[in-house]
Amino acid sequence: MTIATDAPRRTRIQQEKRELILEAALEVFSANGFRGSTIDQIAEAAGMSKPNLLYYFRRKEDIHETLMQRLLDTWLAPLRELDDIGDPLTELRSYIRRKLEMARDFPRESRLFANEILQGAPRIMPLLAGELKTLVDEKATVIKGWMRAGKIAKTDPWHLIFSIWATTQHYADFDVQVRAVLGPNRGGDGRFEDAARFLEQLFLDGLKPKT
Amino acid sequence: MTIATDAPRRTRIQQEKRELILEAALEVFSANGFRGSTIDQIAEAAGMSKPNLLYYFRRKEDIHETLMQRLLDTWLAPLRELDDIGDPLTELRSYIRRKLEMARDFPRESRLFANEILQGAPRIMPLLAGELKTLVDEKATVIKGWMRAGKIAKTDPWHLIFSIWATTQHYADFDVQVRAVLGPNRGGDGRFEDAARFLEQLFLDGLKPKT
DNA sequence: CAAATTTTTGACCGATTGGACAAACGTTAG
DNA sequence: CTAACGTTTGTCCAATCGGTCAAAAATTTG
Repeated sequence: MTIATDAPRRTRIQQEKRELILEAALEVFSANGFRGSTIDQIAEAAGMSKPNLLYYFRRKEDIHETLMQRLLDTWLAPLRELDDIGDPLTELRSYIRRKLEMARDFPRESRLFANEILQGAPRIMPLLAGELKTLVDEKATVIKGWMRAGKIAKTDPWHLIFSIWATTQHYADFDVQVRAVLGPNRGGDGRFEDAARFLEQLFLDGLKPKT
Repeated sequence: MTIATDAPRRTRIQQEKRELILEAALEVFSANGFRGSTIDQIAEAAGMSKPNLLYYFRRKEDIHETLMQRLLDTWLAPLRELDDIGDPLTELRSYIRRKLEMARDFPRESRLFANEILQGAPRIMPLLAGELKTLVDEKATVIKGWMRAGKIAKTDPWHLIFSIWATTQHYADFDVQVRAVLGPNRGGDGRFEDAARFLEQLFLDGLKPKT
């Protein structure tokens, strides 16, 4: 009897195999997009036959859906941690740093997400307009409080969050371009530290010269 | 006899039909990616039959290639215009504004490019490491001069350019997310003006409060 | 051991896809 | 008119794809 339900998982073997498949699917989906990936590719990456994979996930879309659901939690964790306690500028600085670390450590997840949004977010639109919007609105209120208190410059909190997302995820999503432009010397492992230094300065002080 | 060569185009009809196909292909490719798009979709969007389309472009990849070649020129035009004459801060401000206008007016081109980079830039890697790197290096030198002259704050010119790309293209590539988060009220046509205001402030002054 | 259950796979199917081809259609020049 | 040339399309094909199925293999249970 087939299983592959969502809520209750059975044996330990099934847990492990499903995990193996999701890991392989993340690799394949993030590199080729949903439509550009085949079940055969994922099965091969997971070291099993296609029918065997389909024993654990009945449809290709189920794999993608499971992946996206898990992803969103991980992905928004840094923003959730943005808290009202502590110094606002420090708070924002650590948020930027944590987001950049995620781009460095989880580039596949970032690309999977980028792929989905680029295609118009057909599968997660409700989550964007629901859960995501709620969270961002909430944090925007926090940031607005900081502005009113004179702790940071007055500006648009939503676009501030967008700009943090954009600048940090850029180093995962456009990684090949970044490395190609920086060249073999500066495009090595140090590029994330350089980016961290630059972004900190940008977000704190901008470009105007210190008189 | 078929035509569809690259260099010499023949009749005026062929010019027009090829243009029609490229326009349709831009629409389809930017929405679905290369592998996610079918020749039939493009043919239908161009109002012709599939064999007729294949009379003008022999292979699906030829359409994509032609599109990418044209794209890069348009895409890099704003950076090319970044010039040493005039006030540095003004120069950078207009560059940011022009890039944001391109995200607003040519979102399909932006997404086509993003799609290509996300997939590892299999078709334009040489251009990135060649033409693009050369141009960026050249402009980085210009910016470095401004920094040495004390006209703008000292920072990393390459990552500065990356951050401008990232923040502006975000409004084209992640448009659905931006609109979903901003909601029906603030996600309307005004979002680009809001973004322009925010980005100008960010890049010039950063987030530190004016004492 | 043997029966029941879970896991794995080879073979297969219908749908979609990129592309080929020849025949039909339209247009122009003599 | 007609021959030549450019354009369009219906039909077809081989490859690939997502997914099914029944039977084999492995594992668990008694």
